[in-house]
Amino acid sequence: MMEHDIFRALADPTRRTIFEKLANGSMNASALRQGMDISQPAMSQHLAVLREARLVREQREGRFVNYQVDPDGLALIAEWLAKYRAYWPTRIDALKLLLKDMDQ
Amino acid sequence: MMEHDIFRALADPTRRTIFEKLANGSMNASALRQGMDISQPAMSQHLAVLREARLVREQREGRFVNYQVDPDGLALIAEWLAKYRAYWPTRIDALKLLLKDMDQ
DNA sequence: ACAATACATAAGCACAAACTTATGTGATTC
DNA sequence: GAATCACATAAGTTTGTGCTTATGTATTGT
Repeated sequence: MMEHDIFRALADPTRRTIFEKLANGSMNASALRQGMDISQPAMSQHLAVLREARLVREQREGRFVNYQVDPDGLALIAEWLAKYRAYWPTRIDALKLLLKDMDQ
Repeated sequence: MMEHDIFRALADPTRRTIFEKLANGSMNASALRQGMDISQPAMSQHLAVLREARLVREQREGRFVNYQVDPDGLALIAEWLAKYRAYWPTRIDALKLLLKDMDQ
């Protein structure tokens, strides 16, 4: 399932780090490895998992492959979260953050 | 880490089902097992993981333990999601859902 | 055409996670 | 107070996940 792929992908701390890096700007696989102490195949495998979860998109550019955040994955998380909106109001601070960000 | 516990907890389909059940009304562990083909210890272990992730709260009631959704966990997901708001606008439908739910 | 670069894929191993059976604990009932 | 019920915990087994080394596949440069 789609939803399953997303949560499974984000369950790994290394993949969350990769995703966060890409959120700060698109990069190719080699650039992502900088300062991460991770092998080339491991990075490639992580990116494949993130791709399958639609959290990340690839774009061939010559012999490089540029990676960027795929909004589809995030939207699916937002949808999942929306299902439980009934339980949100009790924690106001985080919700204010969300509302503030969306009102613009 | 806190964030890690949450994503790890939600990575398991059985735990997501349990969480979803609890979102439709608090229940004790035995009631949760109904129609789930899961052993008593397995259920207990899943609930422990959800508890550690602050996705679920327990409340002793005699010899029963009533479980309910803990908003804290959801709030943490919302905070995580908010960090990537820059990538939301491209998928409008899901955002409209969120906004509609929150405007009331 | 050949070498080098950037990345993907395959196969195997090590560890973690989810299950099992067995047993423990606390509360209720008789 | 003994039995029962609801649940937690322990220990062991199996399955899954992430790594490694090795190799494959495009693309570029000479």
